[in-house]
Amino acid sequence: MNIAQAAAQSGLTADTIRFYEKSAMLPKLARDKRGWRAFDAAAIDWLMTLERLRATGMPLQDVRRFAVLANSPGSQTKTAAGERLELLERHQERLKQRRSALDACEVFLKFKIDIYRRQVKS
Amino acid sequence: MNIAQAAAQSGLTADTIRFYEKSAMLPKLARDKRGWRAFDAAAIDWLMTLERLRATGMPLQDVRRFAVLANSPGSQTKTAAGERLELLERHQERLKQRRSALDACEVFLKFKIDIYRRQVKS
DNA sequence: CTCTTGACCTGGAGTAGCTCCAGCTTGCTA
DNA sequence: TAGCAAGCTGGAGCTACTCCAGGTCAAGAG
Repeated sequence: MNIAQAAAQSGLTADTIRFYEKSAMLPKLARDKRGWRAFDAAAIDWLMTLERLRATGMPLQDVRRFAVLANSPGSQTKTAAGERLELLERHQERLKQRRSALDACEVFLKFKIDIYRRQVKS
Repeated sequence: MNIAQAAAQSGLTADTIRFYEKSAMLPKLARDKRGWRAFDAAAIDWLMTLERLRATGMPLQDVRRFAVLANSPGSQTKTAAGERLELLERHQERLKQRRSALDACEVFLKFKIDIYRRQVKS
């Protein structure tokens, strides 16, 4: 699978994927005879994980740490699992805050949109 | 009210408020005898609006346009109200997408956290 | 009445996280 | 065997802040 397909599958752009590779957030990617990146199912899965974490605001630094923990020897030890757990729990907290920001904004928007609709119609 | 209090009230930082002023996103602020920015209730209210829009991902460009429409003569005309309505409706759509990104990530996190918890405990 | 303090000021450099682009390579098709 | 499409790299550019140095000034301490 080439980078365009990987992008389509993961929801990231090709540029972002290249940037993530440079930033040590992807496991070593295979290359085909042309020198193009070759993505297998596991790579796509990982990209989708990154997309979910980033789309919901996990800082790159944390994502990178998570990546290093997941793609290194010793990733199966309890300490590694413990640290990954911590990163994800911290992110869960972030989601909670984001959700309440969305809620607050939604109330605000409904209120304002109602006002403007009336102004436009009258 | 000084900038520190305005920051505390709005949830923005003093630096961000100064940056927003430079970027033409605030109505003209009064200054006290020392040359410090003086925030009245309306200014605080406006900052809170900006915070809500930005925290939920409205691009600065849109926020700026919204600000210009709100703080110019002619802000009460139907065309101005129509354009503001459009900006807010577009943002409402953005919220919807953000919410589903949060939902998807939450499912993912619950799943992964469960796995890691078991690994750490065993 | 001077001195110190602390909160603010400005202009500008630095950072995060992409995004775009120029110029190059390569397998495939005609 | 020439042309095209899709990818490659290194590097510049962009958005939205964030941090900092060096300066001003009202007010309280002494």
